[in-house]
Amino acid sequence: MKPKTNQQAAILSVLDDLGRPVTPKELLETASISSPGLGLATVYRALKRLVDSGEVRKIEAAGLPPHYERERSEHHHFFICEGCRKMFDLDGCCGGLNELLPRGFRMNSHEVIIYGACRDCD
Amino acid sequence: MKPKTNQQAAILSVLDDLGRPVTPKELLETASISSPGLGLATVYRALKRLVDSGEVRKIEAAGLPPHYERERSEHHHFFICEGCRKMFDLDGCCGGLNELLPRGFRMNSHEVIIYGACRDCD
DNA sequence: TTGGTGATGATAATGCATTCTCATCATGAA
DNA sequence: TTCATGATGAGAATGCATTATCATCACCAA
Repeated sequence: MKPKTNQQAAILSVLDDLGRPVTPKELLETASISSPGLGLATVYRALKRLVDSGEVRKIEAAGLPPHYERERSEHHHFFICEGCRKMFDLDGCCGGLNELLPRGFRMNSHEVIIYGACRDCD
Repeated sequence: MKPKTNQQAAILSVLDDLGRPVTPKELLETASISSPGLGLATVYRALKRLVDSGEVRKIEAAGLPPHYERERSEHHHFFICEGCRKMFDLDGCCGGLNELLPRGFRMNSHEVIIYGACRDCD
């Protein structure tokens, strides 16, 4: 879905440029550089549009406010730096999840989050 | 830490009996059976005590309100039923997490959540 | 019994992410 | 240019989990 306004374009562009999940507030601050006066409500409205159309994904992790990132085709997981509280993408997946399921339980999807220190904070 | 009142004992007992992570509301409803008139504030106060003393753990997962369960010695993860929205413990862990880490990143801990249907909902 | 101390229950208050309201602004059709 | 439609920005309103407030209650020591 094409962005309809400069604001929407700025928001989408920041999501692409940062290349990691970001908070609406972070999105507002960064997109405000190229779109001065941008409002938080507009960020949320744009995110809603993008999530509804499948272009953006909302990620919720314990202890952090919700983050949003461009939807990716490749299955992946997340890393949360306990220093700077930033969230990063991790490529690939872990194995052996099916063995964890009790009898009679069916798996639809799964989420893996690794906590630690990123390169800059280590 | 020993429970100081009947209410605290009832709350702890429900955490033991249900044997899975529960919400404060669920805790209130169930503990109210053996402790009529129990208030939500008391549930939160008891949970705070128990979390601070390391006897209870708070679990936050995407799309669900926070859950609480007795702390266990064994490393384990969680299953969330998309039918009844209940949370279950999964014994064991998955492998290959270290391979997911980018260079320069250090892992402190991790969390795995499997979504699907439980025995009753499948 | 009588206090005193801490726990309880009801409810108000808080903090937060998110959505709503509404006046204003931008854009494209007539 | 004029109008209609939809998008925006500021801030109020909402929903929710959680915490604070405060009057009352339970229990133990003097």
